[in-house]
Amino acid sequence: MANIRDVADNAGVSVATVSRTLQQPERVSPKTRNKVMAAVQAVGYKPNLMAVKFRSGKTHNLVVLVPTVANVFFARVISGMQEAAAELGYSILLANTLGNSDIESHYAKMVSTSQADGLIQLRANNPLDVSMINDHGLLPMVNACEVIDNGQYPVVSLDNRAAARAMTEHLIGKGHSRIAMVKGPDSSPLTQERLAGYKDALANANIAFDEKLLFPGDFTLQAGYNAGVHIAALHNRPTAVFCENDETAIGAMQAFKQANLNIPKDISVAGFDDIAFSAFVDPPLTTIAQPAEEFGRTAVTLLVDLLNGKIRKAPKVIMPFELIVRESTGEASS
Amino acid sequence: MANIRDVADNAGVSVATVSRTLQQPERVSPKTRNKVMAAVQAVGYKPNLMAVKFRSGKTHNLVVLVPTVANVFFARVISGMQEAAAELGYSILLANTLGNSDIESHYAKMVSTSQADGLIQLRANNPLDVSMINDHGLLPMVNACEVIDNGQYPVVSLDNRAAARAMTEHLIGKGHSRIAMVKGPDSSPLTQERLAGYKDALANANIAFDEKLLFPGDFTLQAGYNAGVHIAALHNRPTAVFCENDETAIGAMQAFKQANLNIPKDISVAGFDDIAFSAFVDPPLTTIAQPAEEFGRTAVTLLVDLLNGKIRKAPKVIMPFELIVRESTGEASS
DNA sequence: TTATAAAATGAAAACGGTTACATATTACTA
DNA sequence: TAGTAATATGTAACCGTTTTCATTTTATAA
Repeated sequence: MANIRDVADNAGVSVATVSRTLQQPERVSPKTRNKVMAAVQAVGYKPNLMAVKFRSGKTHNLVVLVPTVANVFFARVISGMQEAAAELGYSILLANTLGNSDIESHYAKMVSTSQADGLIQLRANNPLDVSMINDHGLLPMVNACEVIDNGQYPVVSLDNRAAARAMTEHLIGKGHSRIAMVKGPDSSPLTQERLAGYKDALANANIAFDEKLLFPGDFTLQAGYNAGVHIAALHNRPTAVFCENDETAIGAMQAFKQANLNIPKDISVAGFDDIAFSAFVDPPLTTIAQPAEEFGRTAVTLLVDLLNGKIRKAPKVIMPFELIVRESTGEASS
Repeated sequence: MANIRDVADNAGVSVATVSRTLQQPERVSPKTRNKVMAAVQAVGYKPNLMAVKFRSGKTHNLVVLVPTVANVFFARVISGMQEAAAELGYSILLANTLGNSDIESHYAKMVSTSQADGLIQLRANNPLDVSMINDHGLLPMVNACEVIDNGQYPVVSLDNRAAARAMTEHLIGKGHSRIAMVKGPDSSPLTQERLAGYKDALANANIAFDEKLLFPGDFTLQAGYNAGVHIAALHNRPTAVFCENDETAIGAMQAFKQANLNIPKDISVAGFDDIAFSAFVDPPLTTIAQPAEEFGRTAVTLLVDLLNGKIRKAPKVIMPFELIVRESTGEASS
């Protein structure tokens, strides 16, 4: 593989000139520039980017920690990230952590071992131990979506509380008062916020909160199905179910159908995320849409600003949401 | 950030000894080993892996090109890859290409620019131009899933033809003779193979192939829905539809329901891939299961073998499939 | 035309490791 | 105990760039 010295020899200039031609063309005379470019072609030169990144100390790599890329919402966020990163000259190193802390720390360490400049995590828990802390006492990191907001790191998130409140109010507006909620994992701050929004709406409408209408979940189809089976069998069955994400809602719908409940006549079902499948289930799912791609774009932009020292205090960006009313929610039956 | 020289000073040894302690501990006396390890702790040393990889010429990174990580099947493949890579001491750099050839070549170039050792592509088209060809005239690459099999590169794939044939025979066995097929993009070899398998089964059962029963698609929910709308309105409606993937099948099911067709009484629907949603749609979808994680594991293993020169001729690994019969397919009505 | 400033280029020192080779130490054998 | 082999360590070159600093060339002004 040809290296920069081969180019220099071929062009009859010094390696420094070659480097400059490639990095800051304006600092080199047009004549030599042409010579060098021709030499690059002639010898088939590809800079060894490992050497470049090593020498310059800037990798222009960003590690993104995702619990699971299979989650359609995350996939959209990642698309947005990749777009923004490309524009800014960065590469995204995507880590599908599967919640495995070994994988997490393996990829997170890429920052402390100079393989990447910064880190974005699309999850709540901080996977980084103290030994990875950088010079400033903080890692160049941005939290997106699920957030532990200790004010240390920039975050980009949704107002989950307001969104959950909006959905709950939509259901209350349809005459529902016994509204079940299928939660996400209790450890997720996201779940806490959505639960709070749900309670806000109930309180505002003078509906007593009933602990028994809360069902555990973990954002999977199966968890939704399990909750649905429980709910369908309930003595005093709720007339609506608000699931903390669409997968859960779709799982629950399946259980209701198997119990011969009509949606939304017998029971209304609402989700959260507006994944592609939601418009194609029967009936189409009422849900909350998040600007997923914009999430990603914003997270990358924030991180790059952070790396360039353009950010003083850790900012918090709140993205807007949208209530998408489809046919899975209707007037309360009883 | 402390470097290897700081460690050497702190331990009172040479940098070579530090390097050896870290790379080949057995080549260093236990006494110095302890000294060095203590010094590493003391100064908080993290090797600059960019320097290591640059110097050693081995990055231990593998680039994986995926059309879209949002595809649930791909997501499973990726999980398998990550597992195998971790075991073998490699990192996966995941590139969500979205079919964008700029993104593709951006990440593919990581190999020719010494940022990664090898490449796995989960798609058909070869995104690499000649300028990226390496010393041996070939790139260290493995093709997985969708494959242009020109014998140059190792491939790991499914016997799509046999699988499609098996599914079609399942439908024929239920008494269907007018079986529609919703295809993937014609450019995909995968589509060609599945179509061939479908034809094989028809021919074997002496059913005439009818071009009019072929519908275009692109593996999306929307495409399936569109095809479904067409099929439902057909004068001489087929009694079964075989979709080339599950998303398409689920989209088609939605269209059939809106046309008040009962599945499977009025029309049977079959998919391909066995994504998680397939078990949770109404009715649960008959489909072909692929060992997705195993795909990924195998692809990584092959690539690492290739990198280590353990492979002479490009091998072709065919993974087994499984026909999953659920409730979306039944006896032919008419 | 000459003095001076500006622009272009080159020489060589980093960057942080690995590793071939030389040297010093230890262990073994006779 | 001397001689030799094996083991442990150090010295310094090297990987392919970037970048500082010195030097040369070109442009500008007087």
